[in-house]
Amino acid sequence: MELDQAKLKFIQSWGTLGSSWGINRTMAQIHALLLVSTEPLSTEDIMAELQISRGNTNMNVRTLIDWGIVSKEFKVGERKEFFFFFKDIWEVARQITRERRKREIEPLKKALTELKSVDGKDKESEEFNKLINDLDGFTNKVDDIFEKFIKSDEHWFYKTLIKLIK
Amino acid sequence: MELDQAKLKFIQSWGTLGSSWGINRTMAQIHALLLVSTEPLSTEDIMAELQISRGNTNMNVRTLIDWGIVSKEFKVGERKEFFFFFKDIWEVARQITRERRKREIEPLKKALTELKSVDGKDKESEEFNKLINDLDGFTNKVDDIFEKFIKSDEHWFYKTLIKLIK
DNA sequence: AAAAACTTTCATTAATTATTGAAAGTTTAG
DNA sequence: CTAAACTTTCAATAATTAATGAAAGTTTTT
Repeated sequence: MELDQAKLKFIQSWGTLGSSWGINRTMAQIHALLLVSTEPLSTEDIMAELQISRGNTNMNVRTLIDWGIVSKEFKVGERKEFFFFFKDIWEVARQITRERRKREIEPLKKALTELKSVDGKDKESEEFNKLINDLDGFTNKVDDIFEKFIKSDEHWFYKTLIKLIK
Repeated sequence: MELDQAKLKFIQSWGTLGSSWGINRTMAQIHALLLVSTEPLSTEDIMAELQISRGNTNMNVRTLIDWGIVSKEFKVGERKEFFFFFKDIWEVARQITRERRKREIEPLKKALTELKSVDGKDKESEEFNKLINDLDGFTNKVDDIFEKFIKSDEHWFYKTLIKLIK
């Protein structure tokens, strides 16, 4: 396959996948574009490559920066900002995990905490309490894994994985 | 907090969370309703409780059944189907993982495989190949974990978690 | 201080996704 | 066989979410 063709296809696929990951298509495409670009890109570059508006580009790039997986850079003699993506895939995975944890796990923990200890000694209340407790325990375990991963360095995680998988 | 109030709040929260998990709100609410209900519910019950249409109820219940986390049951003397949720939270987590893997990981693996080995010996092609390779390796590792988890019994996973966390 | 070179915002519009409900399809009972 | 009791489908509509682009806001240069 040709390089340019492959790049396009990658951007395309990543965008589609983004949707099923609950990330909007454009954001995922910008992300992919930066991933496959050797050089940092300007807003204009991104607009041109992906055929999207300035506002859209700006918003999504900002979000990627907020997520901590894209950075800006200034070139000497130019006023524009240029954007690039960290190429260390493990670092990126950690950042994404951090974001997903924030969006997915934290609100759940919060909700469960509020729902703990329904008073009432009848059977039904107890069943409900058990359910909430189970969920809470489970959630905390998953959360612990995520936290470990976020705080890990690649080395640690890699070793643990090996242990896990074999 | 009162039991009924707590149940409502739980359904509410679960629904909201569903969205950020890429699961539609109604589906998550039905799911939550079945979770907190002691008795199996009929389509009519669900419609009444959540104030949603028959078609909507039917579609989402079917999806939950397809996901393997809700089952139907028949009551003697009644023609209606009744639905209930497995209360074993680990089993449910496994099922959900299985679904998310199908939706999130498999298409990614497929896309990466197609993109492997761009020919061309120049620097840029090589960089691209490295990127795809890194992503592929990472994806496979994550996928392995998921698979292990799906195939695991609670006991195995619990032990591994303990190992991981401490 | 004003113009130039950018970046950001936001009301409007477009695209996508979810919901409804009536009609069609199925299954069971008499 | 056919009426009754349900379940499923699907075209129409509503609700939600994303994208546009012109206008407003910033920062830098002269």
